[in-house]
Amino acid sequence: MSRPTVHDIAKEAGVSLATVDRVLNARPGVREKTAAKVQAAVDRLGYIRDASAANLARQRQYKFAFVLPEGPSQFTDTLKAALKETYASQIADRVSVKIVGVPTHDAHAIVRSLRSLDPKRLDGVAIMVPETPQVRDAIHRLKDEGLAVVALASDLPNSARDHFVGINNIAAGRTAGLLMGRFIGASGEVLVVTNSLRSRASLERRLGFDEVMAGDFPKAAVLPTIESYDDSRRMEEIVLEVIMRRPRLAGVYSMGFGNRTLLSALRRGGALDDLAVIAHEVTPVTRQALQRDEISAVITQNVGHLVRSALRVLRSLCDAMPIFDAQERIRIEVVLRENLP
Amino acid sequence: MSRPTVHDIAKEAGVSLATVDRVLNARPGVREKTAAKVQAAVDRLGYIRDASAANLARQRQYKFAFVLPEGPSQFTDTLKAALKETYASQIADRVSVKIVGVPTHDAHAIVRSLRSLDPKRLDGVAIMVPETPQVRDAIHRLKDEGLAVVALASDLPNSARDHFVGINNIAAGRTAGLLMGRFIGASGEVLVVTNSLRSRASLERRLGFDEVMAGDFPKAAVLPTIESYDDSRRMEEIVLEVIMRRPRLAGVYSMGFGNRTLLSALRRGGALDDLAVIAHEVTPVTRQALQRDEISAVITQNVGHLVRSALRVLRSLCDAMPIFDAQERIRIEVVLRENLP
DNA sequence: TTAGAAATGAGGTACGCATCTCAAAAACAT
DNA sequence: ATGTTTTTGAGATGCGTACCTCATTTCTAA
Repeated sequence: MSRPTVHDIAKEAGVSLATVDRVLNARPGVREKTAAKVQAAVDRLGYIRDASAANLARQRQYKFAFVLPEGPSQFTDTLKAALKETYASQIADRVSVKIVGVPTHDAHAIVRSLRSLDPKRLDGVAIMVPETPQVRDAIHRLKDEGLAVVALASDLPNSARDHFVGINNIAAGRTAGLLMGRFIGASGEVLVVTNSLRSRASLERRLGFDEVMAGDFPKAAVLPTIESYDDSRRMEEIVLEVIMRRPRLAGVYSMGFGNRTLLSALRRGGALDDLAVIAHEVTPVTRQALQRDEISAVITQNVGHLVRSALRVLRSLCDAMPIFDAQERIRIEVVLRENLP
Repeated sequence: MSRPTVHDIAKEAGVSLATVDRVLNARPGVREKTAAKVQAAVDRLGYIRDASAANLARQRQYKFAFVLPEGPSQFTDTLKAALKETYASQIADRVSVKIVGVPTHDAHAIVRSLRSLDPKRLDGVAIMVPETPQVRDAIHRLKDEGLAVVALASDLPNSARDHFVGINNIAAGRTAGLLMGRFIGASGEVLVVTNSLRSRASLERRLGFDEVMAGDFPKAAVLPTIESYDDSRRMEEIVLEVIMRRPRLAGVYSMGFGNRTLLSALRRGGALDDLAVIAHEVTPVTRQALQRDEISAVITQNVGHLVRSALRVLRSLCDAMPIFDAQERIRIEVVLRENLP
């Protein structure tokens, strides 16, 4: 026999279809004893609800919004691309996604965008913004209105968000640290650069990086973090100065964006051949640098997984279904010249 | 307006539902001009087939068999586990999978198993066995009977298989080589061990490994491959001897299975602290060794992806649908202590 | 011009489930 | 026993698509 249907369950349990339906969909008005009979029949026949048929009949439309930083970030670009790609696939079945762009550095505009979301026209939101008290408030309001809220890529741990979808940045930093230590032969100086340590991701990566460098490679010295604040001139100057002044410099760890500037500064400093450079995220820039042996390794997360996981989690939250953490754990990927995807 | 349906397409194109259906499902008996009208309407309205409804109506049951080596291999175990897990998920919607175990080293039994598959009760097969002329013949027969055939994990390039699902083992070997060179500081001797170089995977990995070691790290010396032939005593003896005789030994690359034996030999030889060990596949043994810093890195492929990709490809083949190579490319993952999944 | 072939239309049924209504039965309280 | 409430049954309808039949129209070739 092929897969049992609700009809088979009804027959097996000796009740009507309506009762089976009431039990399966947790509708009221069924005695406990009857519900148990139905449940027993379900177990006995190994009934599994046909998701296709259920979705079809239910006519459910999940309406989600993705709040993403706008502006020329390659990470966000690939994320949007992944979102659009997923949109056409099975996983995005019966979901509609609206992308809301917010200016990266304008805290007020971010909050305004979050406020402008209409909870009545939405079932859930995925948010990728820096955490501020105002953002926390806005998220609280969204939750109060009954929306599902997940933090994407960058966690908002002190907010009311239901879930975080992204990598553990401390572990990502630790991975970078381990690779760095091994690549530089456990000694020498390591420069760490980022846009800004105010971002949680950078802070956590630095933390994990330092843990491993201090614990496993005590002979190596990690220099204080250079923050570029999106100012490429500034970045270039400082990097060149470090190259000049630090003959023992053995590695560079780039925790955030701005790899193009970093690389051009290193190139100009003529230091690329001897340095172990580790960066984050596979983008056109880092990809090319890997191929040219200018970057030794890139730590990355699979953006496609990120998006699909966010959608799955949002749906589960909307349906009050359990979330399979094992499936939703985003891997920290290590990409070298030879395993570029 | 919500998602357009076939009815909307019919109205928009000014044709009947039957014609729309004929076009959408590539049934014969439609003039090119009419088909173009329908296609235009599809494009204009952005029609996307409702997968739920289609699956429901189609009532298609894909019957697949997975031919896998049996016996105590941790790789096969995790693969089977992934298969069962996937089986309960959406991707395995409307597919039934039979697992056929074959003895790893008995070429005759393998062919017998392949012959025993009933093509009438099957739509496709995923095969993970070593390539022999008899296997090629058996696959040819399966193809003649109209089955979809994919090679799983280990390719059968000279057979009639439709597709290969797995990693590029040359690239995997190259990745291992790059890591090894960086870890050992570009000089020293490197031992390479495997079960048997008769397996295509081992050969290809060795090839890639040597390419990179020779090209990027000319000062390092790669020793000839040790084949254990599943004989752990033999493996242990040889490894111990190498450790004794080769004071410049800096790294060990394990291309296949038998990591447990290798590790215990290395442990006994007291050489683990100074060696860079690179192995393949995340298993309980390699996982523990990573955590203990006995293995520096593991090259692996995500078995879950492998299984899901195989299922998707088999389905596409059955429906004569195109295969999205980009999606089906299995990544070569690098796993260190800090990014263990 | 006409027979024959090809293309198209109209409509039905089925898939498995969700959801609703209304009637009937059972359980309960008085 | 009666009336009231709760539980259950029977049935209908629809979701969007696949697939089938048969009648009708349009095209093609002689």
